[in-house]
Amino acid sequence: MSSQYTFTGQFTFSIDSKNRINIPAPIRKQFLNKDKKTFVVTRGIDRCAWIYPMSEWNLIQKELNQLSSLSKTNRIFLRNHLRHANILKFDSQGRFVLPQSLIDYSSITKDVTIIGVLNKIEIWNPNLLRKIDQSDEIDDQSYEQLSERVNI
Amino acid sequence: MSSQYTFTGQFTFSIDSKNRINIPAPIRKQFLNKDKKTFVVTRGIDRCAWIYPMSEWNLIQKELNQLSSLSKTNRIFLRNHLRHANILKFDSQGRFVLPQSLIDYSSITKDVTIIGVLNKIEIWNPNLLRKIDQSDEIDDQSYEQLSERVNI
DNA sequence: TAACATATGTGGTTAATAGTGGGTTAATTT
DNA sequence: AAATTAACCCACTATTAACCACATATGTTA
Repeated sequence: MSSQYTFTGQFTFSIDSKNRINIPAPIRKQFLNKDKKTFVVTRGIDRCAWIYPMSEWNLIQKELNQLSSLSKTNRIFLRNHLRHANILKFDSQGRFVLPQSLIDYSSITKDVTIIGVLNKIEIWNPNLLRKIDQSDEIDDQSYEQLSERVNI
Repeated sequence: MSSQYTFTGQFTFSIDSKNRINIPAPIRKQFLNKDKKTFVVTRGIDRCAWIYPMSEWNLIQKELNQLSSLSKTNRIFLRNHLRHANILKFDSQGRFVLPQSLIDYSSITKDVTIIGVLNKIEIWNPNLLRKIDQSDEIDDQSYEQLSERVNI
């Protein structure tokens, strides 16, 4: 089964003294009832935090279940991906508290940029995102490769 | 039948003078009634202790039953996996005492890091986990291979 | 356009929960 | 019988989550 979410947009909010972050209303509204405001925050592959609505995360878990822990690569991969995953809910105001470990990992201080990326939401330090934006240009060759798989 | 548990997250607690370890509340809450707070602690493949809820352990036993003891590898694997397995329960506060043999095996002294890894829970010496974290980086090639099997 | 109503982002307070320490009694073991 | 271990209970403190409050922004209606 494929993704039921298509998050888009960019928003810049602040994180408060209790490490709470507001989920932008346009994104919050997209959450399906079945997910009951529940989601998983975890490490992104870049220096940001990834948020998956619960049902999306369940799809990922199903795939991870296929991997046997007898293989070393699998063990490391599973460990490092799952141990940073936190199951959370947003409160009645639409906020959630970002775990300290992810604040550190993403170098977040006062402001955060929240962007929708299809089936997940990314939480960034605005400065880092800006920097990546400039340095991580996709070269033409990679675009060529992508074009064979994605029809935009 | 596949796993009914999907543990995640990382927690650092201390082991007390009676060798008791607290199971983190988010993990404890996931235990199904049918397991009646019962689980199996055994040696992990790495230098840590593995915890399986009772029903999960039963599934594993079923798989282990498939392995013929005519094979030497199987014999060794079965022996080492089963002889260190202890059936335990956590008390009304959600704690259990970690057997001395596993404390030694995992080099646990004062603090322990507890991480959820899908169908099992791992108990680590924080320093050892940190070390593994740095040395056991997954190389790009392995990521490529994984990408063919797991779609994140 | 002005007035009103609603929604949204942000801040703080209170009540519940979680982690930790220790003590007492019952059950095993030596 | 003594010693050790396990189960059970109580208690303190810090953290967390639920709750309330408010100002700004947004949208709607007169």
